[in-house]
Amino acid sequence: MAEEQTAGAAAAAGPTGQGCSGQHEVLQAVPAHGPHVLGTHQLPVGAAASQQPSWQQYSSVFTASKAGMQNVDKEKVKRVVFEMSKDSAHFKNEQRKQAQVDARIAQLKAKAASISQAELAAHQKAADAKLAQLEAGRDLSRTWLHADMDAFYASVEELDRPDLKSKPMAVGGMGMITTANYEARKFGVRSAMPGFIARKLCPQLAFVKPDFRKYEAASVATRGVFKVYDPHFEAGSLDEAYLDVTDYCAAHSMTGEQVAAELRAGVEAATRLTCSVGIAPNATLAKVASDLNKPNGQALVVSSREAVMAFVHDLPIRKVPGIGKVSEQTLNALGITTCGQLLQQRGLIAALFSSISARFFLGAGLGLGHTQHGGDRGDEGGAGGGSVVARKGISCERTFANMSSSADMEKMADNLVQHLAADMESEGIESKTLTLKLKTTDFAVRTRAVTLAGHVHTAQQMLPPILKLLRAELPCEIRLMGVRGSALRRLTSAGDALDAAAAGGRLNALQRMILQGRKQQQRGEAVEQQQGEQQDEQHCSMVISYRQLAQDLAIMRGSMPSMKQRLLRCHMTCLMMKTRQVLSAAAMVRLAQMARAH
Amino acid sequence: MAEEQTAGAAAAAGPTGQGCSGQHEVLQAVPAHGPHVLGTHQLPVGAAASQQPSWQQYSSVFTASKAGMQNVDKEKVKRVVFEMSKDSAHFKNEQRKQAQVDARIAQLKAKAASISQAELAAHQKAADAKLAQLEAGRDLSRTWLHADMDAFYASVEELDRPDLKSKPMAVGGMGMITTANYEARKFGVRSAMPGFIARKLCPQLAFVKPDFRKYEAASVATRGVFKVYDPHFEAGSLDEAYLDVTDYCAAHSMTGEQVAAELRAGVEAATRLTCSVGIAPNATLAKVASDLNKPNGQALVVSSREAVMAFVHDLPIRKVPGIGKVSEQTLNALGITTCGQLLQQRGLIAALFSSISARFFLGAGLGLGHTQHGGDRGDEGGAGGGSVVARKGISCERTFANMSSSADMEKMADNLVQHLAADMESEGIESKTLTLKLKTTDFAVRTRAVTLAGHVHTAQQMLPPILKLLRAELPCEIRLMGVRGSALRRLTSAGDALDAAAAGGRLNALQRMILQGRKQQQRGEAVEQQQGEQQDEQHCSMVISYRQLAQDLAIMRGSMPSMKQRLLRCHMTCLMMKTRQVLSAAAMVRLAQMARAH
DNA sequence: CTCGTGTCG
DNA sequence: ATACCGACACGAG
DNA sequence: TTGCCGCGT
DNA sequence: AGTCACGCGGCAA
Ligand SMILES: Nc1ncnc2c1ncn2[C@H]1C[C@H](O)[C@@H](COP(=O)(O)OP(=O)(O)OP(=O)(O)O)O1
Ligand SMILES: Nc1ncnc2c1ncn2[C@H]1C[C@H](O)[C@@H](COP(=O)(O)OP(=O)(O)OP(=O)(O)O)O1
Ligand SMILES: [Mg+2]
Ligand SMILES: [Mg+2]
Ligand SMILES: [Mg+2]
Ligand SMILES: [Mg+2]
Repeated sequence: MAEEQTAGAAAAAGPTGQGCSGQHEVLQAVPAHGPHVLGTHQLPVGAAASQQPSWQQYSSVFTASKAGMQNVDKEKVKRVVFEMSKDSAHFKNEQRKQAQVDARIAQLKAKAASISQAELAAHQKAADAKLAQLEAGRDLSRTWLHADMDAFYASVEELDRPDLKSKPMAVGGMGMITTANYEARKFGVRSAMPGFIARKLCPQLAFVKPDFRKYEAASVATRGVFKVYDPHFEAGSLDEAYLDVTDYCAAHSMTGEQVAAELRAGVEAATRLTCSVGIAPNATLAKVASDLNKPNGQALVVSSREAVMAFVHDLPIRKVPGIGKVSEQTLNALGITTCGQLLQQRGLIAALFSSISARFFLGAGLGLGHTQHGGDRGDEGGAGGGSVVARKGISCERTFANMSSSADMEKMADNLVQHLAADMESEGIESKTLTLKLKTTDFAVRTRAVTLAGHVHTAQQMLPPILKLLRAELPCEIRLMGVRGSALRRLTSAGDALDAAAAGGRLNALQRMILQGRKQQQRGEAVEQQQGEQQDEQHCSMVISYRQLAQDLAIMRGSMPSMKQRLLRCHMTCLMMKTRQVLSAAAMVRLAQMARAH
Repeated sequence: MAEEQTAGAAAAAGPTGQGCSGQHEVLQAVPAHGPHVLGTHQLPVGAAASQQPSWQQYSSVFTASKAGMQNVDKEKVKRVVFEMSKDSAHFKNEQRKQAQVDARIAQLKAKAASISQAELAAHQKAADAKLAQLEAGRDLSRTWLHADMDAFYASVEELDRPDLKSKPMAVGGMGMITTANYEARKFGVRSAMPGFIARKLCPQLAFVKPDFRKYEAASVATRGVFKVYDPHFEAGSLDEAYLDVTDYCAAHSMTGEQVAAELRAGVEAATRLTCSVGIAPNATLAKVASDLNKPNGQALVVSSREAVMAFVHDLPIRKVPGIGKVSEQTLNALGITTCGQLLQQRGLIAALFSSISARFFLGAGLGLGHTQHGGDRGDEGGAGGGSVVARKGISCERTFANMSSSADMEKMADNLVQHLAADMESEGIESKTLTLKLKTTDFAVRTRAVTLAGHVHTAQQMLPPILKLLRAELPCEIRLMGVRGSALRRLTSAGDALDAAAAGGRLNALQRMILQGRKQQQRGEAVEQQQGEQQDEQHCSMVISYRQLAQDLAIMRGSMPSMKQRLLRCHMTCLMMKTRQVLSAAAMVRLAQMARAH
């Protein structure tokens, strides 16, 4: 279908024939990543560094290039965000965090500057050895797809509000928006941006309140399609999934691109929603590729070593899943902006970072990623397809109007604990360590934990220790409280038949979903009633989206990060979470309806 | 003579009537301090920070404004220094050190950013209390002078080479110059600058090899004059002294300015050299003031609280003795460039620095300084006038051609130890801990110390432990080696009568000088002979200038400095050193000659 | 105490 | 090509 | 363990 | 006026 490109990646027009698909080619997408931060010159040392802050030096989360935002005036976005932010407590907190990052980076640079030539050469040698080892493990035999819905929540809303399709629209409220359609993105409006700032960027922006049941239903519908191409597909979140289509390709004598096109058509037929797909020899590259020709496009990374290396060479490191704002800054400070430079600077990387971190970065430089489904841990086949891994923790937290009264706070703790207890019962788990989380009005986060003598799961058991933790922090003024259970194990006390089954560990994924849905009906008020008017600002779909996904990669910390097991589990733990997508019974019914509708 | 200025400081033309005196007025001198580093904008965080280094971002030691360099094109100096430096091992080491400083500064800024309003207010309150306490101790009753010879070594050399007076000239060699005359300073040539860079800045620069005996003689001659105005004057180095002229003023019904003018005339008459003088209510301000109207000028800081505060308000912190390159950068990073801002930001300072450091900075902000001679420790009147404080350490070190042969290194250690032993015998001291110092060819400095069972002072005793330390470091390639004794005590074994007296602690300062001079004749070859051609690059006057001065102020370190006893001993320990100026018998004779000559 | 570092001239 | 020497203090380990 | 942080959606 | 909720991993203390 699409001819191969020199960079080893090719774009294909959407099967629906929409003009907006396939307009981006891989190498074009690359320079779209923040070249504006380059080419500036460094402040002469010794100069005053703390004049009045201005928007030029403000580092916004919102300026990294994302799909649909290549043509945005990033300077303007930065300026507007800065103007709206600069006097807020939130901004002050951002500055505090940035100062810490700066300190760590300076530390790292000091370490880098003190490396002798001989040491660097030695580390380079070690890096070369590691590279050879990684290279030996490269597997180009499989074909992966990563499918990701376009502006997912927003597109679902447009199904009910076709009038909004051509207008800038965001899903969320004035406090926070979850996503925005591509019209809105032209203005710089995007996920995780506060609504009031989005409105400043785009005064005509339409706001739609989120309705997670719809998204759940649509998500289930998509999976019905995914399942056709890979019965063991792994969902990364409500709106995305990884598929190993090697077998499907073989069985149907199709290329990955052809399968991708067919899959996209199938998804659109099933949901009237478009998605974008990346085709690559491993899951990580497929994920990167799926973003390149959004919306409603697809991109191929040709399955040869040369093509992969070419693809990765100029790829901005920020595109690599697991390299976020801080890691990007850190590597930039070392002169590294592309994955190719990760290889070039392999000596420096080996010298500065822990062995496992270096392994991850070098892997990114080589364009490696997971090529097999499932993890190294026990999995359990389920009705939705996929594997289940034991969860490590469960939590519930809420943001609310500033609160300082201890009575209010204890009541809030009670509500949260009750919510948590219900979730734990639904999950059939009990916890040995409880953590209280507080966010003070200046956005500083505190956590206080206690490990109990035994495992607990009822509100009655959990509230007293949580209150004890809370009282130790008083007095204080907070804007968020959370409770969390960890050190989990299966709940042994029985409830009904399903509960008993859960206790025995005999649940399959479908049974779990049903159980979840049932529990979900029974509660959902205690916590929310105290939130009052702010409810619309919190965009988790009650139970489901609280646990959308696990991360595939951990990262960075303290003096210097060590991303232990990061490469190892890359896009492996990420996929475990799909069976944690807790679907209500109602959602399943709606899924059936949608499937029938097409 | 000079009318008072609004800033509380006044300048007086030199008594010799030279046109170049008094041309600088206090408030003019202030902005001369590196405004070029201000007004630049900070690098956006997240931007690449390690492109190819360029001269713009190079931080030179040589760009801070010093006397006679107000009109220098600092950008050009920076560029030239950078071009001459950038490929050198020395430069690499400077970068390493700067990276460490950057790291510490970033750390500090992170700490600053995490201070809450309440905390800041609390610290401000504490700072106010400390300020009140400091203010209560302010003493404006005394009149201090600080006299500092103009381009001292260079001016002395011009006595013998009058043809050089109008030409740019430096004292030193291609490796390092000790000072330069004011003609040379117009080109940016200055103390501690490598000669080859100075020549680049000023190709016609004349180089004169240093002759420390001349400077010693001239120094002694100046002291003969100083003694008249304050028999207890305290010398800060060969070329400067502090005088409390309160009594002289009273006895002769003269103002400080009148005394200063008379002193300057006296010094010129005695030496045919000019000096500059600061007049102020304390020693520190006098020192700052003496620099303001160099050369051959004087400056007054009026003895009133208002005048002092006005003087200090816009004074660049770098002018404060004890605040060097690193402290300046550190404070600049907090937005502090002037002493006035030290007061403005008192809350921040109290929050970030140790109590004693904050005390020092606040003291600087108030324009405080020592108002009394002598220290809190035992002093012993001496013939030269002044007090003696027990020394803490004694050392000998040499730079030489890169060396990696262990045989050469052991021979060098032997020579150094012999030199040290001779010095220790001269001083009548023995040491319990020995330190070996190595500077590798990449300019990294290592010290290795050992504390012995008992005190030692002979070369035979000291060499084995030093060799042991040395061998533990092999193999390595070095450019400098040094040996040092500390944990000192009086030598109890007897030599001749003087030695016996020394052992008994009955030496006065004059006796010490004689003893030193005698010892000095006996050695001085072992170490030097191994230096060969590089001898002219080392600019300590053999024995004497090895110990020119003690520091008055300690400062800054690690996470954040605590200048313990800094304010307390400010310009107190600094003055102890005058009796450590070891004068040879020959030098004393020459002094008498010079004194007679005028 | 040991070591590295800042400061002064 | 070529980047000093000596003394002292501080603070982390 | 505890506490804090980075990361993804 | 006004800046989410969740799970997971790394690391230092
Ligand atoms: N920070 C967030 N908080 C809450 N929900 C989020 C957040 N980011 C994303 N979501 C939700 C809304 C999104 O529609 C959905 C899928 O995310 P994602 O695939 O990253 O973007 P998107 O599907 O909206 O746009 P696109 O994939 O076209 O760039 O997850
Ligand atoms: N870094 C150094 N290394 C060795 N000797 C030095 C160094 N700095 C200064 N000296 C010597 C040479 C100087 O003539 C003498 C006095 O120093 P100083 O008073 O600071 O400068 P200066 O007397 O040469 O010029 P001026 O005082 O006019 O600015 O000490
Ligand atoms: Mg999406
Ligand atoms: Mg997605
Ligand atoms: Mg001088
Ligand atoms: Mg001087």
